Amino acid sequence: MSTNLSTMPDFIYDNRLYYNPMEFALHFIGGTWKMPILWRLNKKMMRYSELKKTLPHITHKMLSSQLRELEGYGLIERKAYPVVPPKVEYTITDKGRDVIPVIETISQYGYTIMKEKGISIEGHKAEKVQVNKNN
Amino acid sequence: MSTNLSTMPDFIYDNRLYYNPMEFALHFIGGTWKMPILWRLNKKMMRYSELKKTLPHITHKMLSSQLRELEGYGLIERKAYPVVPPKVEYTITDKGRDVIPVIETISQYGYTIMKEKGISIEGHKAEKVQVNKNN
DNA sequence: CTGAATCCTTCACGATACTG
DNA sequence: CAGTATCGTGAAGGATTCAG
Repeated sequence: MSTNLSTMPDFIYDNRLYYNPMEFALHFIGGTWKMPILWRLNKKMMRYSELKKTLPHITHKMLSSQLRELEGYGLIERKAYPVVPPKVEYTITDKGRDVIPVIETISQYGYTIMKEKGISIEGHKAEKVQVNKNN
Repeated sequence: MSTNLSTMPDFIYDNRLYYNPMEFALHFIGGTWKMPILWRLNKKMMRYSELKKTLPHITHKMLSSQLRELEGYGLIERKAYPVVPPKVEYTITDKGRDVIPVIETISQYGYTIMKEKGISIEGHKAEKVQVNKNN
């Protein structure tokens, strides 16, 4: 990449000022929930309730709003079946798949510093691990 | 990596609950300023005022507090010279260099979606570019 | 030149209740 | 089952002032 971040001009998109591409990227995929959602949809199409189940801590409101935003950005697709009770399926799009490398890189770094700080995730037993700060 | 994000247990570090490695990583390098600062210090050691100059929009308070946090995480080092007026130099550490791949990946994705949305950065002339939403 | 402290605004996110 | 609306809270970040 030849563009130099140090001399990067600001730019305005949709009435909001950005200082650099990183900030711009994180506007679309940042926050607590967007990447975890994309990660799951990258594995398979999922229904609303299914997503809710695999994101134990997300609230109803957040899941709903985050899905709506991701759909607006063209990162996921929503297919609603006109049945009762309602059935809605979410899938990742090609544009959505572009963020998978970002997720993988950040996750990997996350694992790195977790190891540094002595946080271990033993297999898949979903225990809550308590770790103290000292590093 | 064999660990499955879908079944990842929560963990607590320094009295704060995290749901996954991504969230953990972004606790240390997230926010508006930490990655831009690390990116600059990766190129060369810089003084406080120098950093301030190349980060046109950061406020005095933010630069100060972000430097202190990064130092606390061991991502940068602070060398103060007992002269008057004060002279302080900041350098990136080996731990700090670990986040460079993250910065590069996110930046690259940022450039990708900027292009998608028709935002062009022509060379290094620091003009403010105005772009409307329609994509 | 470098840095700390105070006050204030904005916004992400959670809790809860209501709907077809 | 899927979704919206309202209200409240905390944290991030900006403006400003004081200081060695």
